[in-house]
Amino acid sequence: MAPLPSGTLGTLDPTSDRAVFRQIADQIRDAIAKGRFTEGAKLPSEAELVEHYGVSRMTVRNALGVVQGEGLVRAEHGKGVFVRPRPPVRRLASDRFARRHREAGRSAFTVEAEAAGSRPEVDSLEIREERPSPDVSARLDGARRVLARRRRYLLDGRPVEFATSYLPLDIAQGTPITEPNPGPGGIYARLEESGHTLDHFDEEIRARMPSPHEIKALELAPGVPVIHLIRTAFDTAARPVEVCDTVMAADAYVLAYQLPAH
Amino acid sequence: MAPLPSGTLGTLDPTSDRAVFRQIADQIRDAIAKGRFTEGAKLPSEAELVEHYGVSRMTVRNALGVVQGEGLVRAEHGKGVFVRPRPPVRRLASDRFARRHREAGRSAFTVEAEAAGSRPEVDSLEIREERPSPDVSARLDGARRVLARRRRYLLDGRPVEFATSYLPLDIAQGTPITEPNPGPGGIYARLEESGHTLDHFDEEIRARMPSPHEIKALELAPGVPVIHLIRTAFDTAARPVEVCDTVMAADAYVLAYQLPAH
DNA sequence: AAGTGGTCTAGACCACGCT
DNA sequence: GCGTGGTCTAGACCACTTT
Repeated sequence: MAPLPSGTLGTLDPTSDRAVFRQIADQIRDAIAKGRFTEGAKLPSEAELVEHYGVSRMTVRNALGVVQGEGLVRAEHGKGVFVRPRPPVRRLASDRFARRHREAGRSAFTVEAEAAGSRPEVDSLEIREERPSPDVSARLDGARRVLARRRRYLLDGRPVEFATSYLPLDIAQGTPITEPNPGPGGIYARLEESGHTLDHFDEEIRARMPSPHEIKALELAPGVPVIHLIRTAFDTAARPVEVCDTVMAADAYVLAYQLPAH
Repeated sequence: MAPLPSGTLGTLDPTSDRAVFRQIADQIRDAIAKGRFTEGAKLPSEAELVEHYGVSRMTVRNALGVVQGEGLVRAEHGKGVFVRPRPPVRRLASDRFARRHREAGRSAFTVEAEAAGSRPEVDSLEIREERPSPDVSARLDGARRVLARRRRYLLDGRPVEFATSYLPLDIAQGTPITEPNPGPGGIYARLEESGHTLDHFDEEIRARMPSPHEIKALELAPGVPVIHLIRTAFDTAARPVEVCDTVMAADAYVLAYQLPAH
């Protein structure tokens, strides 16, 4: 086996208190940060690292597990370990729900993604009546029956977000909101047509590691957190008319907000 | 060694395609979700799990590594593996920079934390002049010299956030902003006194896994992401007068915003 | 001293991807 | 077929915590 190109990775310090697998992880992290391995580049194989450092394979795998958990590299079975490319980022602007952005027949997601040069897709996963969870019910002034609209958003074939909208049944019933395609301007346009002129939205943002289900649905790599956003829409009568629960792949999003200073 | 209390953990399915360590991780996750292990409770020791499942210790450790990486449990050397308690959460409201909240002599962080029944502390880490990074410079209209104020915030002794404010040197120089304690109402009050009445703030939010340095500074447990917030303050002349770069322990924060619907 | 997790070794067999 | 990573075993020694 050929030795590694000199200089890409260093040697171990046997006098250090730091565990060997952490030293190796440090060196891999450092080499990526310094650009000695570029985006998409293949790291030395486990066997090469075993030879280079003179340690057992489990120690090398332990080190790779660390940098993989940090989201720096991705292992591909049978191929190798590769430096993770940074995916394209979707920016959510603070005026994204402004009325002027409701274009005829096309969702905000579609318009914005195409403007950014991406190929958007939306899966309508499910539309049905439900009893809301206590949290959703509380946000909807104690509603006991809601319409739930579940959907998933993809950019260039990659799932980036899934969302569930909950609407009080008395508001949604008998409107196009119960249809998979609610028509031009989306459900917010339909809410305003049925007399619920929108006043403002409250958004709550959390970040955490994904559940196994979320990892699967968003095809998340190890080391990628999710952003959990809960939005409540209020009409001009201060009634909450929709709760939207959204889980986003954190590496695909930047959220932008504007706050008044008054 | 006594057998485990029956029913807390199940048995392996040898016909399953799912790897043994993943099956074990699934059962531990499930047991926590179902409340069979409550917050702070000690999981069975590695040796007990080895006996219960009839697998090697490395397989058990692999499984524990999975749930540890998800932030569900924390290992304490010499003591055991424990279900992680949920830390108290700090809620950042959308009106947190309103002028009326600038209390005499006390920072917004201090006021709010005490109201929530926590014990707040602020470390002033460093105040100095710097050449800004290209990103900070761009946000400050190309400023070439800035004052950097670095500080760290703790709640009940736990570090939850560290932040660096950058201000154009021509604005900060000769004001109390260069002092560790800038006085009542903080640097925003001082900016307004020196003629830069604040108009609005832009905030950008990202979430990602922490760097080793961030893990250390925030004493983060495995499986806890960080929220990275970059705020730019604008005065009424539309000049950017401050950039604040903040890294928060994601398990300690909920961010709240209000968006207009107009 | 006994029990716990932390690290490491030296193997083994398997599944996947490429040539 | 061969090289890759994925899983698993059966040990070993160490450091930390409690008794």
